Amino acid sequence: MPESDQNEMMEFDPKRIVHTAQISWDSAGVSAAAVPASFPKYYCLCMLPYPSGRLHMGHVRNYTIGDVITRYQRMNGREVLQPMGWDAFGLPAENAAIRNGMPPARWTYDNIDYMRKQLKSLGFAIDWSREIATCDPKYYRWNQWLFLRMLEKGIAYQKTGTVNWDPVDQTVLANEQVIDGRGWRTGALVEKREIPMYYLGITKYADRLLQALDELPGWPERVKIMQANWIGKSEGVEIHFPYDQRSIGKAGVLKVFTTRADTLLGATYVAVAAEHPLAEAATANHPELAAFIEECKQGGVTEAELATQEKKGMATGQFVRHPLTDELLPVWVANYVLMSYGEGAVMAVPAHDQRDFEFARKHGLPLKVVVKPRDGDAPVVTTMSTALTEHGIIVNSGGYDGMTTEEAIDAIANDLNKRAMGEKRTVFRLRDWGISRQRYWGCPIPIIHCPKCGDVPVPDKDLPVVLPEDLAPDGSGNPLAKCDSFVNCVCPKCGGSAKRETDTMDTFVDSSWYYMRYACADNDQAMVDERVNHWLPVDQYIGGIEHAILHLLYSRFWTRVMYDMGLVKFEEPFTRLLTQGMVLNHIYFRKGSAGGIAYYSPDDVTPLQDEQGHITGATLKADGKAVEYGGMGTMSKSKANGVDPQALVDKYGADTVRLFMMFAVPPEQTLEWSEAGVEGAHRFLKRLWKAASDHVNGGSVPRLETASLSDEQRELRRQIHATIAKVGDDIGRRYTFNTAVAAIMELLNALTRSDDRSPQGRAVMQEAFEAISLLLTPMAPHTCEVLWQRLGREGSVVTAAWPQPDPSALVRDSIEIVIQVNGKLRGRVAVPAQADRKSIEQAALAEPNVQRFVEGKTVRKVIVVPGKLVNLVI
RNA sequence: GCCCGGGUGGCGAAACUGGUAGACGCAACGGACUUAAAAUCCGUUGGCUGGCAACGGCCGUGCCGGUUCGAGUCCGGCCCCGGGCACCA
Repeated sequence: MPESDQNEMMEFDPKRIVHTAQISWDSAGVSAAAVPASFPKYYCLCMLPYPSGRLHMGHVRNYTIGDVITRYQRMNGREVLQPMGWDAFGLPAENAAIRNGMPPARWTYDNIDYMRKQLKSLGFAIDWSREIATCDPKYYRWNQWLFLRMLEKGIAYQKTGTVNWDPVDQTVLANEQVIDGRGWRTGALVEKREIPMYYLGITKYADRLLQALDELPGWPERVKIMQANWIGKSEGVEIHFPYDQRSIGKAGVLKVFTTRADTLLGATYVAVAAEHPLAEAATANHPELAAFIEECKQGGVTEAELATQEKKGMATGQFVRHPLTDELLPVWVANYVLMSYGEGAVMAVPAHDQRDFEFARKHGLPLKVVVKPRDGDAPVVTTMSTALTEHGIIVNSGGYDGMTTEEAIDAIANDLNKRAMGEKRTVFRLRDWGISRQRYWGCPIPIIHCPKCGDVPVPDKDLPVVLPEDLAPDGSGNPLAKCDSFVNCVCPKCGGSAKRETDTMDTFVDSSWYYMRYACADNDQAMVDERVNHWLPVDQYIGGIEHAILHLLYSRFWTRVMYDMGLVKFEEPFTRLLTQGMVLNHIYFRKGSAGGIAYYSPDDVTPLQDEQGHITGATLKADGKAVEYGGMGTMSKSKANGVDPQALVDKYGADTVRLFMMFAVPPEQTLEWSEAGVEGAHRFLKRLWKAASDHVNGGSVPRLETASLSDEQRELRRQIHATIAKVGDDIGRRYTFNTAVAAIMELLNALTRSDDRSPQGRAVMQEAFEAISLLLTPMAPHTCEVLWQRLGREGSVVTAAWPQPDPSALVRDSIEIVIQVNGKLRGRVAVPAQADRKSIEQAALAEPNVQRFVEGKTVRKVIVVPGKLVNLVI
C-alpha cells in the first residue's frame, strides 16, 4: 500500500473521505442513476421539497431514507432511478416578497441553488439530469395543457366557492393567514365570500379511488383508512320535504340526505345551512334572521373552525311537510349544517342524533322516540340525557313498528320511492377540488374572458401562458390583476380585446404529476412519452405523513384522468408508500396588537420551565421580553422552527449526519428534534475507521478456511452472518434502519473485543470488515467507499453486490431456554439445539433456582415453546 | 368537533407472530492513560430491597378494568401529545 494511503488510513477525516469517495464515483461514472438498463427497473422517489431557503432536518430525514433504499436496491441488482425537483410555486415566496420587496422568482431560484448544493454535499445518489422546477414554463405548460383537456371532457368546470376575505387588504386569504378569525396582517375580522372558481371533478372518481385502496398492499394501513374516511362513502336515502306554500310562498321540495331513514317518523324539524337558498329567501321580511345569517358568514372557512364553533340556530318561520305524515315541520337555520355536504340540509331527529338532541334541548324543540334497543325498553323523553344513536327496533312509527332499523330503512325508502318523495342514494364526503387561487406565484389558468364570447380556453398553440416573473406583491390583492401587459389580450375566437384570467392554480396541481415528468423531462413536444410507462408506477414513494390525504389522493386522481385519456398505462402512481414521521421542534411566538402573529426560532429564545421540566414560556434573547410557547410542531419555514443541518454537516461530515438520522428513530415515527446522539454516530464511524486501519496495517490476510476455525472464530463468524441476515431484512423488508445500524454497531463491538491475530482470525476479521463496508454503504456511502478500497477490494462499493448470509455459518449447537414458574422468569438452561420437549422439560425442572419455587408444589401444567421457553404452572 | 397515529429508564429507543422488558446509542458516575485537559480505552447505570459474597426477591411499559399458563403487545373505558380537516406545503 502506498504511503499516502497509509496516512489516510490513520486519521478519520470526513471531509477528505467525502472528497475521495465522490471523486472516485465521478471518475468511474458509478452514480446510482447511471446503471445498466438490462437490470429490472426500480423507481425510488422522495416527495419534492418546497424551496423554502435551506434544508431542514425533515428534508435530511426524507432524502436519507430514499437514498438508503436507492443504494440498497442498486446493490441488489436494480436499475434505480432517484430524481429530484422543486415544488417551487407557493405562498412563502410571496410572503418573502412582501417582507423584503424581492420578486418571488428571484427568491425561489436563489433558494433552489442553495438547497441543491446542500443536497449534493450530503452525497445522495440523485440523477440531476432530470431535475425539474414546477415554476418553469417548460413544466407548468403541461398543467395548462391537461387542464384544457379536462375542460373539454367536463372534468374541469366552473362554479362558485367560498373564500376568506380580508376587508381591509381587499384580498383573499389562505386558511393559514386567518388567525382566530382575523386577517394575519390587518387583524380585521375575516368574512366569507362567494366567488367563481374552477373545479376538478374528483368526486366522479370517488368510487374508483376508494375501491382501488384494497389493491394497494404496499401502502400503510393507516393511510388507506384515512383516505377511505376522507372519501367518506355513505349509503342512505334522499328525502323530499314538500314546501308549505303558505309560509314559504312558493311550491317546491326541500331535499335532505340521511343515513338513518328509519328514524324519519322521529323528525321534529329540519335544519338548513346559512348559505342554503331557503334561508336566503326567508331573510326578506326577517331582519333578525338576516343578521344571524350575516353572523354565520364571519370567521374562517375550515372544517375545524365550523365544527368547534358554538352550535347556533334560528327559526326561519318557514315550514315543510313531512313526506309520510303530512305534518308541518319548522325550518331552522343552523351553523352546524354544512352546505358542502349532501344537500346542505338535514332532517333533525333529536331523540336519535346527538347534535340534533343538543340543538333541540337548547331551543325547546320536541323529541320523538322511534327506536328502542334490541333488548330493552324505549327511552322516556323526559329522562333522556343523550340521544339513543344505536340501531334497534322501530316503535311509534305506524306500519314500521317492530322492524329492525335496517329493515325500516328499506321499507321507508320503498314507500318514499312509490310516492316520488325520495330514493336511495350514495353520497360522498369528498368534494370536488377547487383549484383557483387568487394569487400571483402560481401557474396561470389558461382562460381568456371575452366580453363577446365569454370564457374562452387559450388555444394549445398559445401555451404556455407565461407568468411574468418580475412582479413584487405588496399584500393587497393579486399583483397579476394589476399587470396590464399580462391581463390585456386578444380573444382567440373573435379577435376583439379581452382579459386574461388572473387566478392561478393550486400548487397541488403541480405536485399531482411531477413524478411522471422525471421520466421524460427533456421532451418539449409532449407532457409524457413512452418512457413514462417504463419507469412508472413509482416502486417506492417516501414522504411525510402530513401528505397522507390531499397530495396522495390528488395524485391518484390525476393519474386516473391521464389513464382514461390514454396518456399513461397505469392507474395507480405509487406501488409502495413509506410515510415518514415528522421532525418536530419547539414553537415560540408573539401575537401582535393587530392580531398578527410572529414566530421565533428556538435558537433565539431562552425557555422557562416548571418543576416537572415542562416548558411554560420563554424570553427572546434579543430583547429579554416574554414570548409564548406553542408546544411541539413540525419543522417549517412558517413556524420558524426548522433546524439547518449545515452546521452539523460542516462539523461532522455528511455520513455522520445521515447515520444519526437513520439511527435515531424508525422512519415512520415522529422525531422530537435533539442533537444529542450525533456525537455517538460520529464516534461509531471513528471507531470503525480505527479498527479497520489496525486490521489493514496488520499485513496480508490468508484465505478463509471455514473447516479449520476455532470455536471463538466460528462464533464470531456466526455473528457476522447473523448481522448480514438481519441488516438485509431490516433495510429490505422492515425499513427499520435504526435496528440495522444497531446490529452493525454490535458486530463492531464484538470485533474490537476480539484480540485474535492468528492467520485465520485475521481472515474472519477481513470478512467482517468487508461485510460492514457493504452493509453500511446505504447509510454512510463515503466512508464505506474509502474503507472498501483500503480493504483491498476492486471496484466501487456502491456497485458491489449486497452480501448474502452463509447458512452453514449460522448453525448453532446449543440454545438457551428461559424457564418461567407461573409466568415469572426463574432461570435459564442451555440445551442442544435439537433437544425434544421431554428433555427440555427435564432440564428445566433440574435448574436449582427453579427447584426452589417448585419444591413441595404440584406442577399442574407445563408449557414448552420450542427454542424459546418453558412455563411451569404450579 | 371529526378522522389517523403515538405514550416503555435521566434521554433517543429495542423487544418483528401473545413468550427473557430496556438490545444499540446518548447523558451521568467511577477507573486507566496524560504535567493537565481534550480525545481514547475499561467498568457501572430502571426503581426498591436481601446477602460478606456467589447469587436472589419485589415493583415497573400513560391511567383504570378485562382476557390468558403468560400482556409493552389483545379487548373495553379514560388522560395526554402529534398529524390531517380541502387556500401552508
